[in-house]
Formats: sequence, C-alpha cells, structure tokens
Amino acid sequence: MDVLFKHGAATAAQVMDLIPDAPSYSAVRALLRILEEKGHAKHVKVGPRYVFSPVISADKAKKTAMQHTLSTFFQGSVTQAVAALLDVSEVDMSEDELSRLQKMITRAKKEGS
Amino acid sequence: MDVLFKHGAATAAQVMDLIPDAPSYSAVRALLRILEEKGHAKHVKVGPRYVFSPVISADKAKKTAMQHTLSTFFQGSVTQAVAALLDVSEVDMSEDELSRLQKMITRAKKEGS
DNA sequence: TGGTGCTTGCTAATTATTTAGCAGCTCTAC
DNA sequence: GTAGAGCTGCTAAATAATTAGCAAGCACCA
Repeated sequence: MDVLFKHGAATAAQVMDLIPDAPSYSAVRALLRILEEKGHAKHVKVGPRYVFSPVISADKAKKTAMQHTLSTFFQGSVTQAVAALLDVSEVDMSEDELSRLQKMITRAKKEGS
Repeated sequence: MDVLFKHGAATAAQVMDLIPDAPSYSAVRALLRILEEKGHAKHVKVGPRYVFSPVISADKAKKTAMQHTLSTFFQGSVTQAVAALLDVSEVDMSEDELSRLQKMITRAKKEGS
C-alpha cells in the first residue's frame, strides 16, 4: 500500500521495482489481488495491463497516516512531531517555506483561542 | 511493533489487549518470538513473564517513522506535513505550545541561512 | 507448605502467503 | 499482417503464519 500511496498508482511490475526487498513477481500480483479483495486497492485496465491505486483518497490517507504516526511515536504531541519533522528534513527549508509555516501556526493560534 | 513503540514495553498478554483486532494469544506469542528472531524486539524476564521491547532506540524509531511518513505521504514536503499535523491535532494546542513551535522554526531559519 | 492462576516451551494442525510456470490475450514494432 | 514481448488468469506446490492445547515452572496467598 505504501508504494501505491507514494506513487498514486502503479502496475504489478512497477510495485515490484519500487519495493526495496521485493518478493517475486507472482507474490506481488497475488498481494495486489488480495489488497483488492480486502477493499484497499482497485485497478483499471490500461492497455494490456492493470494499474492499481488506493481506494481511499490521498487526503484521507495522509490524515490517517499522520494521526497514526503522531499517536504511535509522539504520544499525540504535535510539538514533538514538528520538532522531529524539522530534524529529519534533509534539505534545509527555504526562508519562504519557514515563513509560511509560521503563518500557518499564527492562523492556528487565532482559531484556537 | 507499533504497540511496542507506543508503550515502550509490553508482555504478550498486554500486546494482545492493545491490538484492536487482535489475533489469538498463541499468534501473539508466536509473533513476538518471530520479531525477536528477526532482531526487531528483545525481551527481559520480569518475574514469571517476558516483557518485550523494541531493539532500536525510541529516538531513532521516531526519526525513521517520521521520515517514512514524510516521504510516503507528503513527497518530502515538511510544510505539507506540518499542515497535516496541525489539521489532525484533535485538541487545540495551547498558546504556549504554538509559541514554542514558532521559536523552533525561527531557530531553523537561522540554522538554514 | 500447598494450591491456584498465569506464563512459557512445545507440538501438531489449519490457514494464509509466496512461489513457479504455462496457456491465452493484447499491444508494439517491423 | 505478423512476430515478439509482456501481462493476465489459472493451477499446484512450497513456505510461512496462525491457531489450539498441554505439560512444566514460577509467583502469590492462604
């Protein structure tokens, strides 16, 4: 699923290529079939092959994933989570982006009070 | 693993209780044994039972998890990730916490330039 | 001290996942 | 149009995970 979320959509062969320690092509195909049976993924036929994508929206997936990370690793503390984000961001953020962040937080302040 | 990360350490029975759609007690015990075989968890004997905990440090786990979430769901954009964090935080953050966040970002600005 | 309640160490059986491989279909290039 | 490459649909076999269940050991309490 992570591959599908990251790339939006992918064929069985692409999924296999994108997984670091990928199992066999047969296993990937079986897995995608099972994900579809379980309602997590769907496929459309594009030319001769199937292109798989997640069923839930990217927006909802982002929210759910962030919620899960937040509660599992940061005890729900947004401050700690942001600190970790700033820490792991390899490339230094631009002045502009940091300013935008501060604006977002300012807006959150207003909404909160 | 998520249960172990979230709680730091837990016995087999606790892990079973903490998993929403938990498999059987036998399966949980087998799973913890396998996690240990694969080097992801370890156990110490406390009284009559085993208490399991992750092998990697909480700090490293946080970083890895956040990195994964960031790259899988936000294309590496810290700004988008922070926006999602502010969005999902159920309880409104206190004025203090938001101020602390802004200070963190200010500091990041200085380091970045 | 002796019993009771849990927990581990096993084992064996069931269920699920992973694998390989082939026939038939679809597109692409010549 | 035809050959070739690539993908799906299928099947069967190997491997892994899940399950149940019991004997043995430890801790707690009367």
